[in-house]
Amino acid sequence: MVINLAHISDVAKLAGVSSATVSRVINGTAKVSEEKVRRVLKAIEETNFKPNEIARSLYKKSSRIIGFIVPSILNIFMSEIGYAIEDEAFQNGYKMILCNSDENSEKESAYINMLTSMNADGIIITANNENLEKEIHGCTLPIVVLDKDANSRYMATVQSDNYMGGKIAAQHLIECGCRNIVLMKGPDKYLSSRQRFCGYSDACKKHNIEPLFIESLYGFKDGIECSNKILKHFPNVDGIIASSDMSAISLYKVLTEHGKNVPDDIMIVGYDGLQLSKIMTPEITTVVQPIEEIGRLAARLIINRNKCKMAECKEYVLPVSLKIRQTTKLK
Amino acid sequence: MVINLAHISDVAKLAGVSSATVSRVINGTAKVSEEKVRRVLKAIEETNFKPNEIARSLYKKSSRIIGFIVPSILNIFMSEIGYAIEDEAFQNGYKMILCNSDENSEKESAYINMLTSMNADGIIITANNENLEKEIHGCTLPIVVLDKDANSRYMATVQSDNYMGGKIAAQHLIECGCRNIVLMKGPDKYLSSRQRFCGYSDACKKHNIEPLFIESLYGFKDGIECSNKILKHFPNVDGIIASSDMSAISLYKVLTEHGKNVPDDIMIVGYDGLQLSKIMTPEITTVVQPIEEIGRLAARLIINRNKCKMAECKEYVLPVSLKIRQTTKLK
DNA sequence: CTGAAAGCGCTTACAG
DNA sequence: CTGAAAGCGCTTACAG
Repeated sequence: MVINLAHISDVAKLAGVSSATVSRVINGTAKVSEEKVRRVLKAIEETNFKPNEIARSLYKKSSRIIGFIVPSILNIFMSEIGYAIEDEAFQNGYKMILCNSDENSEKESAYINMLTSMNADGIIITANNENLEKEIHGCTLPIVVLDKDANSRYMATVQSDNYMGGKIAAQHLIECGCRNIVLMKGPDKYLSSRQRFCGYSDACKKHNIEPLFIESLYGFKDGIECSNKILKHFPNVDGIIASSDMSAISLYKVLTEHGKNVPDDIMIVGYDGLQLSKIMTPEITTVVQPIEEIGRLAARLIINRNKCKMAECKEYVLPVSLKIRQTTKLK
Repeated sequence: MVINLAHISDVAKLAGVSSATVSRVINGTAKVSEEKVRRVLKAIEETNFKPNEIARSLYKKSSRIIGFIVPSILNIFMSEIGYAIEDEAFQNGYKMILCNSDENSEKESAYINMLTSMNADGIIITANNENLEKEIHGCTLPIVVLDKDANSRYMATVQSDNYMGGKIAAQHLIECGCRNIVLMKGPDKYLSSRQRFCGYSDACKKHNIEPLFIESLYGFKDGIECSNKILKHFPNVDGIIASSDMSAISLYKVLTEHGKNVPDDIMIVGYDGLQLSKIMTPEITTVVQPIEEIGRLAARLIINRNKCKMAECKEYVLPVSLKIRQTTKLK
């Protein structure tokens, strides 16, 4: 059992070279004679030397850390994104610090400062609050923002095609034969909500259907409230586009409690494409966001930030698709 | 917009004191005259100085990082634990690095090394693989293990009362009137599975009921397989204890597909008490683990590791409870 | 109470 | 190709 950790100087001594040479061998930053490489490698092996990442970070001003700031990791969509970030990070020798903001902008700021103090290499953030720009003010780290308008303070934004998502969801319900379609519309302050609404609205108009909606947040509880409102305000509803897969689950619960059959009486299209959506009974027809790609891309942007210099905020929009399952069917 | 980060020496210069004094003021590690405290505080404010955590870590050999190593963060049980760890960590000025092992012991080892290199303060780990002890060999960080037998290499183990969990689940089904109860039993190599089985078994014997079981892992897909096996091998089954809430969801899907009504034909008791369990339709009766407490306790053990010296591995067992909902009822 | 100095464990100009 | 030395930005014995 190894207790005393070896330092680079221990390796150097054992190999009969300087610490600089050991460092060069480890990092491949300069040519070292074959003979010395061999001796160094052997010494590393014998001493079980592991470079101290903190010391390296101090000099390099990079800790190979990516901060992922989310309102709540209990949101499954976020945890699937986090999964992708972690994997992409790990493959590149980076690690991810998971920062739960609880929708609290003080906590968000605290995390931004914390990550800055740690020489993190970048921040991936999804934030619902409007103060984000203020919080970011003065932050010197590259920031990749999910689901937001571009802003010169961000390095990039990543999102999926929300306009198309709203559109294909509506088209599908129309093709199934629905004529009274209601959208669970996210808050107007979110770019994604507005875009989905536009796509939904355009599809409806094309078929002379009046766009109907009730505003709702993305979580389960808000979904329950919104579902009740929909039934109250639109008694003839025959198709509903949920704001998320979670709210589709809320919707199903409320409809069932009201004795409605899904999909016979009312059809449901979820949104996100969580793994959960196909696990439910009935399995949820849903608009699939390329969750894994979103996470990987965001991580890659930070990891490769130096390779491609860019002055302005790049916007990335990834395609969505529709997965037809059991909550919709041809009438 | 602040671009150039201030260093402790900038603050010192501005306040007309030494860096040492600034450090003392920030950390409260020694008495400093009121007058100087005032000047330092003012200088910190003016320069917008934020201490570099990496430099501090290097000297202190602690980066206030807790590593949380899990098979998969897509497992909702794990993400709820992670949520609690993150919160407890944040409140104490620590951060959490989320490490997804993908059940891959090489990745696990890589993360253990990475955390060691980063002067992390401890590791919280849930691992299903039997190599854990080998991987940990030589790791000098305090390790808190979830759901495992105690071992002198660990600082502590934390788990909930699995024996009692199995017992109250069985008792409840018996009280509801079930007589052909099947346990979806986790793999024998897991301590938690064995304990739950004992509890289940004891409850059955007390009522002269034969303990029946099929082995299954905790995930959704394994749950589907296991559910099919149960129906095949035990056609008279009238009550099933799932290995997790996820597998209860699998179970419900399979039973529904076979035209069985829950709870009229077959009752289900889930396990874990995920938030998801009450969101499902029907809402799942389940054995509730104190998930938040498990996470917080594990984090606290690491954060306070110095305050209480201990030579041997402490075992913590937290109580479980039963939440009765819609998948069980009095016959 | 306070400062100069050493040290945390690496990396990299610099000089050879 | 290689080493001595400086430096990354803090903290803390040490001496006063």
